[in-house]
Amino acid sequence: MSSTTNSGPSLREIGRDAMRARITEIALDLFAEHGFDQVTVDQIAAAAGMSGRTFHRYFPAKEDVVVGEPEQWGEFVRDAFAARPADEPVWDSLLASFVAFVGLLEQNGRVQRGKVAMRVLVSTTSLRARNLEKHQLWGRMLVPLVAARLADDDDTALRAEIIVQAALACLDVAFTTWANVDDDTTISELLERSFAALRPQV
Amino acid sequence: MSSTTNSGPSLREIGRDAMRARITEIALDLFAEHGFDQVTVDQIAAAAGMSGRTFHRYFPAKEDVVVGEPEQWGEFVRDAFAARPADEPVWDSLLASFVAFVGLLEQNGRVQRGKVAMRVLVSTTSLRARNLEKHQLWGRMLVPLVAARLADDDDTALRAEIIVQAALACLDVAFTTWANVDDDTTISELLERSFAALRPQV
DNA sequence: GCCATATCTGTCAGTCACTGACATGAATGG
DNA sequence: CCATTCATGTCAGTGACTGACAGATATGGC
Repeated sequence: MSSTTNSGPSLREIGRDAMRARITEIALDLFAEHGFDQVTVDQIAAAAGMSGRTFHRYFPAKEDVVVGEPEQWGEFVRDAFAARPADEPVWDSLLASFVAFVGLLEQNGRVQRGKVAMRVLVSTTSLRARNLEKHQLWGRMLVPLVAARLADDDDTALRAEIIVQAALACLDVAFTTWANVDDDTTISELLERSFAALRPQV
Repeated sequence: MSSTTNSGPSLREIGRDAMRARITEIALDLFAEHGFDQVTVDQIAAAAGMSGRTFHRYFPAKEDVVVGEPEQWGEFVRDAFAARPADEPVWDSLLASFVAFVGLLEQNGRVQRGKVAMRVLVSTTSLRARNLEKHQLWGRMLVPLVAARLADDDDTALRAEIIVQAALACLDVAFTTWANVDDDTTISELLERSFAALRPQV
């Protein structure tokens, strides 16, 4: 294992990620054309030249092809929030964290395909549901940090929960609106306008 | 069909509702004891003295036993909102509508069992997801009414969406908190405190 | 080059949620 | 008493997933 360099992701990790990306690309095309529910896992697998069983070795659930890996990005958002100055209003910190997250997506060139993915996502009930689970996960990761920033009155826990959920709702609305619009409006711009609708209080 | 009185729900509707209630009761006990995922539809059906096929004639999906019928209650909330005075701040109108909804639940005596249901709900991923779909449905029903109440600037649509989503997040947090607490705190009280956390702006 | 090991993959069988089609039996209405 | 309607059971089938097994492939040490 000391052949090239022992840094970061192993050789196999890279191959695995490449395979996941390939499957995602193929599956997304099928979903966009026929609809998520009309495409079976076996069809995706066949189009990718593998068995259905192997598909499930890369994606535990069919939905995960569209939703991605919430854990990984959730950690990024959490870290981005933690890196914000402690005296900044939490609402601004949350906005900044989400904007950084969106920037990461754009940097990865996922935006083009992301819009296709988002359109599939918002038009399919089971996908919306799975995506909202992701929000819950992010919520659990963010609430403790937000609570630590709030004034310590008797309702800190509840207020932190509400603020995070409201922020996640803004994120969701921003992405959904962006997916449904044809012009070049930026996600970041929609995010800022969404946060502005609730800003004066936090 | 003109036998008794031709009013409201037909004879068969009543029987159907009773059957649904019976299944719900039995299923909830099983879920509370073994966990939602560990109980199969056939087990519920057997405990209720019917075949699995018949269970699905009363509940299209296993999750619906816990989540209930969002459509029906969504209409109630929408109507409650519509009945509010037009010059009341939307945030207060939304709170009042949700409080009325909670009152309806309490009146139906669903609260005792509702707490059991809620605890099952918040502890099961697939149920949380299905419940969040309900929120989306309610959102689609409320957004037009809220938008009509807002000042007509260029961001009305987005703002209405955000406000409704934020209100639904408050509802969710209130219910979740209520389910996880052992004392006698009222849902209405938690609802008011949740709304208060975001009030100053809407 | 050769062998031991780990990894990837396909196949097969099985579970579970859900659905359509058909048959039966009970209740309803004239 | 008969015809219709409705609830239900049975059966077969689909589709997402999972575990177990076996063959292929690759990797690392020698």
